[in-house]
Amino acid sequence: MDNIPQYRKLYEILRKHIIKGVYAEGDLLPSENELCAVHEMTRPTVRHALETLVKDGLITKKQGKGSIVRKPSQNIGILSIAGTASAVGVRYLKTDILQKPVIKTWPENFPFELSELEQESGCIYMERLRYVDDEPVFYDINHLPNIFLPRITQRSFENKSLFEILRKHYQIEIQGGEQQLKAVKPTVQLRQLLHLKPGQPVLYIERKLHTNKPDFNIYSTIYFNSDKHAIFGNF
Amino acid sequence: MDNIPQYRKLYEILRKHIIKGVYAEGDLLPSENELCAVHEMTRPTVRHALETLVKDGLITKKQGKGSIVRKPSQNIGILSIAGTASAVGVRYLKTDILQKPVIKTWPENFPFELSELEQESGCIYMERLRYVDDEPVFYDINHLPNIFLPRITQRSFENKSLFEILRKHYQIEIQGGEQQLKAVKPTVQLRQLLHLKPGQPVLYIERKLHTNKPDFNIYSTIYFNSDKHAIFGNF
DNA sequence: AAAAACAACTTGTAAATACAAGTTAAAAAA
DNA sequence: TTTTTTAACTTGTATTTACAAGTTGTTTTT
Repeated sequence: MDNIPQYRKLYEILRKHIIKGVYAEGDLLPSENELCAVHEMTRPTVRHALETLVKDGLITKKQGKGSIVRKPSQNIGILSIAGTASAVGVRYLKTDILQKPVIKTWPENFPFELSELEQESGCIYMERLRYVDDEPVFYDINHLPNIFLPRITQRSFENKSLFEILRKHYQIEIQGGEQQLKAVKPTVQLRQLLHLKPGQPVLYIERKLHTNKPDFNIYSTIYFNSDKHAIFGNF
Repeated sequence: MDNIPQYRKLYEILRKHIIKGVYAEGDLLPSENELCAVHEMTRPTVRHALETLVKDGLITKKQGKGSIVRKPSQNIGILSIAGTASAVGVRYLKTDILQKPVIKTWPENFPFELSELEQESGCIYMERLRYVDDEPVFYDINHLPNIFLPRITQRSFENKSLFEILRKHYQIEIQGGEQQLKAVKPTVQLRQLLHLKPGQPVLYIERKLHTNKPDFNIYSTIYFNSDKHAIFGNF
């Protein structure tokens, strides 16, 4: 029944509490020993949970002091964006599906190397345009291998997170990835899509996301309007 | 004498081996139990070392199989903690010091919040221009607090990694950080500095690096010519 | 009153141990 | 020969225990 490891459960609990605001920014989490007592687990297990929170940038730890809550900015998928004008979190996030998921063959000159299984399975293609405060900021093109995904082309993606659907309906979880970033001059189409001002460049991101399923990687090309927002990251 | 924790030593050994080419890409590292035997430490310690390698993107692990070597990319890896010199390979990387380290007061409207100690200590300022294959790609402006750094203004930084000097001479190690990325239109000065083609935008990065010393953070503003190279990162 | 020492916290590192779960190849059965 | 089972690996999770080291507030000493 309980397939989820204990450290993961504690991680989810603390994560939820931090995001929901149980702790304010700068607050100390309960000490490791307290967490041990409350959740009935040993310190290494508790520490494992805290380490994953550190990796997510949700807390920092300080020897002799404790675990300090860090409230990151709201993120889109794995990337985080932060407003440059106001340091506050992103308010409205809307998603338009420009191309509903369709089954295709992999494009020629695909920038990433594919495994044999991925190559044979063909790919699912979709395009999205994402808004912050009713302004388009994100245009992304996604390729996923056509395995483990029954009926995905019939699903509604409107205003839903792709990652959320993959996790909830297909038990696919992102575990990491690699990405390349560049600054590029937008095409005319892009300029219209993202409502770009004349001369405004865009951030170009190419990413490969690794999942818990072998031979199932998500490939995304992202164009980001960094006029009013920035890509934010912890490491 | 032994101030360095064991897991860290093993990490350094394996990291060096991977980078120097003892293992080819895709090779398996010795199993955790083998590493235990060879280096005379227990599995939790070995696993701690391997976890840090995973975090650096140098290996991936697979249950039942082993630790797979992942060779960092040839691109410039400033998204990872590793300094730029080590990621690109010192051969193709040259550094010009445009502004030798000088003691200044912190600028007005500094984009990051400073601790009291940092504020009081004043800052050390330097500018560098970094070349790959004799082409300028990187212009960076650095602010460090003026603590823990005796005689730094007398040091030669020519063709040396800032991080290496901080580590070797001052025992300061980068432990993480946060950054913001944008695509921006370059100023005339920048266009000349980075030999930019007309219309070529630049990648703008603002970063705060946390170190092992409390109240000692490195603040950098980076302009990156992404025409021929890209910023690369694992997560 | 100010400084030093101490005690009671906190997280960091490390050992020894156990079992679960995924992978692989050899051995056994069909 | 082909398929199935098994055994021997691998990493993943978890407990228990111990001491080191940084932080903070209290107590003692000066």
